[in-house]
Amino acid sequence: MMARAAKTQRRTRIQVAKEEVILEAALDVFSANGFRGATVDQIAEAAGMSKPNVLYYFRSKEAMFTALIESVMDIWLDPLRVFDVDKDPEAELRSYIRRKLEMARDFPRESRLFANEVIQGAPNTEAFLKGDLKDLVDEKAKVIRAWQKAGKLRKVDPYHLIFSIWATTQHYADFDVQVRAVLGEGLAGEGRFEDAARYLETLFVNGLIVR
Amino acid sequence: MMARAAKTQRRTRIQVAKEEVILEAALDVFSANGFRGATVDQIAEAAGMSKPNVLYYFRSKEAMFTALIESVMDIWLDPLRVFDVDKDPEAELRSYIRRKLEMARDFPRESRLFANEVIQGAPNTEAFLKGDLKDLVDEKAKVIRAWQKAGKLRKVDPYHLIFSIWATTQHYADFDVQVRAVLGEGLAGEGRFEDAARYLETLFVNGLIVR
DNA sequence: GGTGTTTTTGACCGGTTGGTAAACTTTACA
DNA sequence: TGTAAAGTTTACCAACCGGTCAAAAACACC
Repeated sequence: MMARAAKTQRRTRIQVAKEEVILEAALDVFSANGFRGATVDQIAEAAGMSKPNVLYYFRSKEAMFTALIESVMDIWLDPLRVFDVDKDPEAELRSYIRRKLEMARDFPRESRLFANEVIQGAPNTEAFLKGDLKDLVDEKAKVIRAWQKAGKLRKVDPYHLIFSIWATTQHYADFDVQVRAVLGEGLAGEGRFEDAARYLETLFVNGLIVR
Repeated sequence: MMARAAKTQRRTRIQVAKEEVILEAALDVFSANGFRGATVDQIAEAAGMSKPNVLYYFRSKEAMFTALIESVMDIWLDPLRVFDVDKDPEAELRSYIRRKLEMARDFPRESRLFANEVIQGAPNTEAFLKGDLKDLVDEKAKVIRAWQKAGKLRKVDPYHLIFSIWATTQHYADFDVQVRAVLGEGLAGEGRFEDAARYLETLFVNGLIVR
């Protein structure tokens, strides 16, 4: 008996597969309704199984949410990690913006899950924000300062610089409904990400790079 | 008997006062937990009265939410209305950024209420987004195009320009917890709004204004 | 102070929700 | 093929939630 998630090792193929199906369904439901708004029944239906079956693989609704948030936090940090002082700031800026926009396009549910969590006070994420995230941002702020010392970048606050890239790129995932509504049926096609990339690169390169 | 909200006119002083107290409490609770996450009991407790008493002034939980969203949408449009083609684009840009940042600082709950709503697909706000909001943005996009024709502004997509100002400024209300966590205890004091204003003005003016 | 109206509340209701118990079915493997 | 473990389901529960009701309390006006 008992193979659940509790047993840290040795997961059968069925476990691995079903857990993935459940998390996929849970991502759908949580990102669209928030933690409180999501029900285990909805997740079960989206996963194509019964509620007790879902709860056989995850102890509780919260366990699903925690598992999702943890995997999202990892993805979230990824693009920032590659920021490199040895490279050219203009190229780095452009590629960071592109990567973040691609993530907004390809993983909007993950972005919204995280946004929901942070807006509601980050009850499950505080440690991550003050820990890993802050550490990485502190580190990258030093990279930015090095570029500024070298005269390659305008002397602006590195933290707010990073915030502004997060904000502008994630906007296209989190506020997608608003973006579509304002652009209208015609312009809201997939081209909007290409337009956004072009605009944001212009804004940030002209706004920050010293030539 | 029966003086409720249904009776469109003639509201007593008590009604006006209590409705305000309730909406104030509801704003607290909704903005922190989303519609689904908020309970009427929580709102009642925050308002210092019993649940049936709250429901005496507002027919339903949804009625409170609708009332709030409507008043927020009005506030939301305000700063954009003043965008004026006759004025200097640099000054207009700076003052729009400042106003939006002041709103993020002074009305963060309103911003989060709206963000919650839009992230979750804007179930109660679609008409507003596709109607009043789109119309106003279309109009202001023309102003931006006029500045561009006059050679005062770099030729970038006006819609994405507006999105980027919304995103960067509202970020300080919606993602406040994250901003504070990353800036750390020392730097996260009220000065962060002043720093943000300085940074964003630099970014947008250098990024967009043709000199 | 009496009386009709407005406001407030405790008790309650039907529906939903997260989670459990226990029995049944399928799978892994000797 | 037998059997023990893993997986699945039906039935169920206690807590919670939005909302109602009727009666009590507070109030306005004479």
